[in-house]
Amino acid sequence: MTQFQASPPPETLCPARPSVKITLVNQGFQRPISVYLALQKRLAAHLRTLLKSKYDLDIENLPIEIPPDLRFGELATPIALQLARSLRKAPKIIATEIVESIGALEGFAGFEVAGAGYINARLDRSTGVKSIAAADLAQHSPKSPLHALVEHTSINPNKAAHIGHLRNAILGDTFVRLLRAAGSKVDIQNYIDNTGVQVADVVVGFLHLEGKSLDEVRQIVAGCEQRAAASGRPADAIDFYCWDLYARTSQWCTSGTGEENAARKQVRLDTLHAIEHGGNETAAVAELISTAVLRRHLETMLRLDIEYDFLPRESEILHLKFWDAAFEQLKQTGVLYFETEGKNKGCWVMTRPGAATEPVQDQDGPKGTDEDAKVIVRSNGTVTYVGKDIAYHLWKFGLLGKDFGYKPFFTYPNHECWISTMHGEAAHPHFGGAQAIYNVIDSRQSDPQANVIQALRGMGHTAEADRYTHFSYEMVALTPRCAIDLGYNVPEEDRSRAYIEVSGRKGFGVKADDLIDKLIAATLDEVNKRQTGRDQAEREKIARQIAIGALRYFMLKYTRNSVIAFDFKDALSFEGETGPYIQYAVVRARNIFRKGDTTADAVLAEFAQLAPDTIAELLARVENQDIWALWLSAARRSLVLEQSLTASEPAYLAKHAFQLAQEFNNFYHRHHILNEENPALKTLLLATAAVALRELIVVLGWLGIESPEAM
RNA sequence: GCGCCCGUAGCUCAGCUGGAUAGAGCGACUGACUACGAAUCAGUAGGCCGGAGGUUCGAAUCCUUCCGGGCGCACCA
Repeated sequence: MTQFQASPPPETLCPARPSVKITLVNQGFQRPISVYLALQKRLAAHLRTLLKSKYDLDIENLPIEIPPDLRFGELATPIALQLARSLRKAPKIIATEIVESIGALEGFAGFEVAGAGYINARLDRSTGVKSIAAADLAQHSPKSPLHALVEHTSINPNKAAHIGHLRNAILGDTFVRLLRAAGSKVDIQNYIDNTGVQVADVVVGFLHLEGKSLDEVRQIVAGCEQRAAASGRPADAIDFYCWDLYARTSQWCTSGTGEENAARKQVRLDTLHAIEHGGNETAAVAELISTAVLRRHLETMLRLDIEYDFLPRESEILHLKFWDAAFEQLKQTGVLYFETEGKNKGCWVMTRPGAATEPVQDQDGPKGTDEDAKVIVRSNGTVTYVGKDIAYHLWKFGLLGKDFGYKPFFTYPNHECWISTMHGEAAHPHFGGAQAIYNVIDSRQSDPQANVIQALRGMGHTAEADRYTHFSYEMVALTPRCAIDLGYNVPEEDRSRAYIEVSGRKGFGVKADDLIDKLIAATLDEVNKRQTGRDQAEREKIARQIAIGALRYFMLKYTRNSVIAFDFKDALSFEGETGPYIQYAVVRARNIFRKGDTTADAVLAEFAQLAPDTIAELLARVENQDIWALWLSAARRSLVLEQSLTASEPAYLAKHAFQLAQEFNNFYHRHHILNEENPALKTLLLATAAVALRELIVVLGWLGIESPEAM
């Protein structure tokens, strides 16, 4: 543009941000107080009345965005561009007309036309900064319109948890924290399929491959418990033992000569049926193993600060005959019908979601049969997985008319986790009957999930179907390099692929506890180098906080639809876009107050006494634009929370935390806060650090990441 | 064959109801520790946003189509 641009314009000092849109959609979440949201709403309302009186226009969704750069102001609208056609005027002329008659608006310093016809709004910086400093954004009213139920983790209780399960649990646990931050009451469930083929496989392993009796299995479990307790090594525990046994059994079941293979498959099937039926030695082994492994899963997740309220089990869904109650309802509402023709003859079936939009009212005959229908009850009278899932989800919404028995299972520091049982304790909390449910299940299960939703809708439960969210995410895979490093035999044709799917069946994957141990060891190394003045217990605590922060952030920074190609190099990194980077920003901010012998609260109290004119003058200076930008970022917390919730995307908040940390680190380098000689400026700098610190701690907390005192 | 997801810098990913000059991290190359700790910061290089059409004042974003990759589509659980 200009050829004589000797020095960069002052505007380039402010960090450029992508243009961000503000949505007004509220999907049943409580809207938190936010400086940004309040100003946006005020501006939108003001412009709407202006457009009505000036042009007689009713604009429902008036677009207001956060411009990509501070030199365009703090809020902007492209409304003039949109109106150009209907008003048959150039956008710039419309924008000018609007700005000329816009008048004064509380909180705003002025408006101007820019670019092709944008209307940019500038905030009154001193009042903006004061309200951000004062806003205790965590203080929403605690009552919530929606009682939510989040189901996550749901690992088959037959082997150790792996990194894929970690993504599930961390996503689910973080989403719970976000819902609670927005004021919702949330129950956390972890569904336990203790009667499926996976458990059956391990039971086959114990009984047939290893030839153990129930008593011997009991001894193995007890031995594992003792060894693991003594050594503190997860590798000694029962879930690791089962990991290998499961892989061996899977191999056994799918190998052998034709005759042998058939016999082995039959053994597996018989075992499965014995477990489902219950009341026999095989079922007792299954119960023993699945319960011991489940306990290990809860311990593993507790290392990541992940807890549960209730563990509904498949065995109770079977034995309490949830399906019978659901079957009646499904027949009465016509969702299920008995097929008399075609390949599904003799089955109870339902139409699939994608299929014919209207039930085809064909003439009876071969053409009227829906060959693509989903079988719910087999011709032999047994129910399929989807059928049981429909029953379970009717219970979740309180529509089944039956309930579990409940007994305590696992004690957390602050509460009890309950498990389903046939005949439970008389006094117990009530689960189920939620208004909104979120199922954290990987995207491979979207078809069965859609079937359940379809069934609910067909039964007339449309409100429930609308509040049923399949919180889907892509899998965690291994890079070929990582797989080779772990010692797996990777076929030549797979080595050029971007990633290879993990498989519990093949025993191919990275175990959760192993990864956590590696992370803690690596962080402890770093802490030992830096924290020479602290005792061992303190160092270990810090190392654990950093390791968990690294792991949780690693799993949260990817959006749900992206496949994570796992590599130890990335997961063990503590630099750049990582949890420790954000935690380090917190530690630096804390150190300022420690060295300055003051506190964030004291600083903010002092800041409140500063004259508005003084603040306005300081924030207008060219060299202080980054400070104002940091305040604006800090003010975006509840805005981002809302976007995160409506999109069911925790990654938005993870990115926000990182950006905030990045801006703070930049600010930290540019301004020598404690040495600042101008007292007013020093107060402003300290207040900036205080607000950044407050925001970082809160957002990290929402992500389930602790803020260490030192690192 | 049908359905869903993905394709943006050397690599890994953001870019959220279409909007101003497409952004990070890693890796590479230059610099900055006598300041509140360098797990940090500043800078340089690196992009026909898979291809082609279309809608629009305006497209990485919406539509169509093709190409490439992944995952699902059982009376299994």
